[in-house]
Amino acid sequence: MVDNAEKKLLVDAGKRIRETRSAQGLSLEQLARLTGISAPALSLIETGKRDPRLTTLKRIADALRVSLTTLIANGSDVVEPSPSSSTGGYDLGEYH
Amino acid sequence: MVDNAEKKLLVDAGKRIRETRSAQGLSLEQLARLTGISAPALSLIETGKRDPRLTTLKRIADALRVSLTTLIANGSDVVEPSPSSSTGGYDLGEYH
DNA sequence: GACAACCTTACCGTTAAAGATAAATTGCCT
DNA sequence: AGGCAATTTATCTTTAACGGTAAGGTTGTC
Repeated sequence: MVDNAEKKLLVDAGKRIRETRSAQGLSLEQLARLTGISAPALSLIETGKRDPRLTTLKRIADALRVSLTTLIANGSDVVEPSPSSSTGGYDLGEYH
Repeated sequence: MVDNAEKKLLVDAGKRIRETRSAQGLSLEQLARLTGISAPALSLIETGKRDPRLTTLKRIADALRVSLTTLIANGSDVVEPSPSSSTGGYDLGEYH
């Protein structure tokens, strides 16, 4: 399943999710309730052992109140800046 | 399958993929060869009828030589404020 | 009309994601 | 040490992604 580059993508995305979650003091159980995704499934995603679907990532991003791109952006990306919101860092609740 | 917001996410991502692909003059068959994803599967993804995995999106992004975030960054990354608390966080301090 | 190049849809088989549950594990306390 | 919360891992079931193939549906051009 999945080659090395893809593995790294999953591991990186998982790390970002975990960082975001723990920065908010949420447990897997709590995030599970917020997302409707089971805690074991979240654990697998955060440890890069599962290849989540797009809508699964979206539910996580929404629950953590970060953008989907925040969770999957790999440094090498120049995202065209959707104007007015740089998303350059942790967004602490500035929405327009 | 999938609620409305998620459906929109899939449709939007599909549109972006299709726009990018056709802007490069690629057919579904050609993109299928580049990505290793079958043309029928790509068709379903581009029309928002399938919920692709993260690594699937990555393969498409790579083949089209755009960033993953380009394909999924849209208006959907801003979640409504839901101003439930002054700290802006969930307060779930006391859970057992 | 017939043909061609796309794209879409439908079916089937394999594989994996995701829910549920339980068990094992780690870590963090007093 | 023990207990407790959090996380990981394992097993099972259901559902869906994905590839393959084949069949339909455009939209053209000759």
